[in-house]
Amino acid sequence: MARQSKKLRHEQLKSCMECSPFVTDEELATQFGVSIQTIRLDRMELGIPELRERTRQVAQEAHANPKAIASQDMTGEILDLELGRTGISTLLVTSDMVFEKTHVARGHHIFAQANSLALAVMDAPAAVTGVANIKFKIPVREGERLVAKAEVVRTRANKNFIWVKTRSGAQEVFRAKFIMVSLEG
Amino acid sequence: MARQSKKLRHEQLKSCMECSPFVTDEELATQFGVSIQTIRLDRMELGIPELRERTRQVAQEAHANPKAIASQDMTGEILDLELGRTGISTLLVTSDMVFEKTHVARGHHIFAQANSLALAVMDAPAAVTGVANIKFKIPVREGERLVAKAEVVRTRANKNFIWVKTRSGAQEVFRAKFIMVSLEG
DNA sequence: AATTTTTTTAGTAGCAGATGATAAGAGTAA
DNA sequence: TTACTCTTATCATCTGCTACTAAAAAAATT
Repeated sequence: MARQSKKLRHEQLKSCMECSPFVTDEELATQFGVSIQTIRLDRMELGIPELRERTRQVAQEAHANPKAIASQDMTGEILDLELGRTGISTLLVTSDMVFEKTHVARGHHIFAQANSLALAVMDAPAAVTGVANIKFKIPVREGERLVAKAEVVRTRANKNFIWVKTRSGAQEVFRAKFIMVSLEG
Repeated sequence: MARQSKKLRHEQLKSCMECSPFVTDEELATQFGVSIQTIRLDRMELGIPELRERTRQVAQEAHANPKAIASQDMTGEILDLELGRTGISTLLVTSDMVFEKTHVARGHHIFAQANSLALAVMDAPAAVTGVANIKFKIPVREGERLVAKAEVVRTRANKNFIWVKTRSGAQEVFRAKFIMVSLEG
């Protein structure tokens, strides 16, 4: 009985921490009908830090990247890069990138990954996107990991023609043709 | 001397709290070259809560609306909308939308405004972007207010052909042609 | 049933980062 | 000098813990 109820309590404790991390040991104790010491032991076993530390972590994180995705210069993570030639980046589609109703990814995130990869590939200190032809082939959903491949197909004066193809698994979900213009001095 | 330096300290204290709220009274004391008690008095006078309370507030807020701006289904603010025909939205280019180095707006924000307006204009419960042809005509900078106008130019089966033109003042900075596909049932 | 093991409870000492109150110096201005 | 503001010092107290020891209670094993 105790064993089962302990496991159960641990499960509940973990999920409880995720949704409402601002609870004292005392409150948890009364909530679960056990003593404070038991809660402390549980936290030890599960590696859950104390209330103040939990709060601090949430606050720190929120403070570190106040606008989440929006404020980074790069969307996605670059895996491979050959300046002026090719590049590969990945992006995990998280819950904040999808429409609430349909759980389909908002197009601009996929665009952002491709566009920022194209920018990274360009061998120029500063650049802007001039023209893009893009095609969303298949709707992308939460949890999918997107892999974008960029390839510079032509370079002319300060213009770069770049192709980006984005896959989710084996499926091609998106492709884009960019003309990027480098800004010099 | 004391009076001036007190006012000054109060000013600095307030601005200090805004940018880095995770500082103890002790750290503040050494930083300002005064005693802890003075810092406490200052906080009292200025109505600044203690470290733990400050941290809690930041965490609470972050927890209440987890992804703020990034998770909204709409980018920009709709001023006018005629379903299935036209729509207008505005977007103020803020510091978190621009590249750190150049202060030029990242393309996907402009795209996002246009794309979400195009979605809004469509007279369909759910839709995805199929194809887009887009052109960034002039780089946009921080502080500019963008006005996007969308127009449905053709409707065929479950496809909508939508033009979006974005201006900053009198200048056209961006235009896009979208083919949106409505998802039914 | 007796024994071993696991789980839970209790209690003490101590810490960080405060509050609140009270008293005492320091600086300046009339 | 006196009056005044500003600053510092000191002490008791609080919350929500950690770290540790000890023991009671429950469950599992023999």
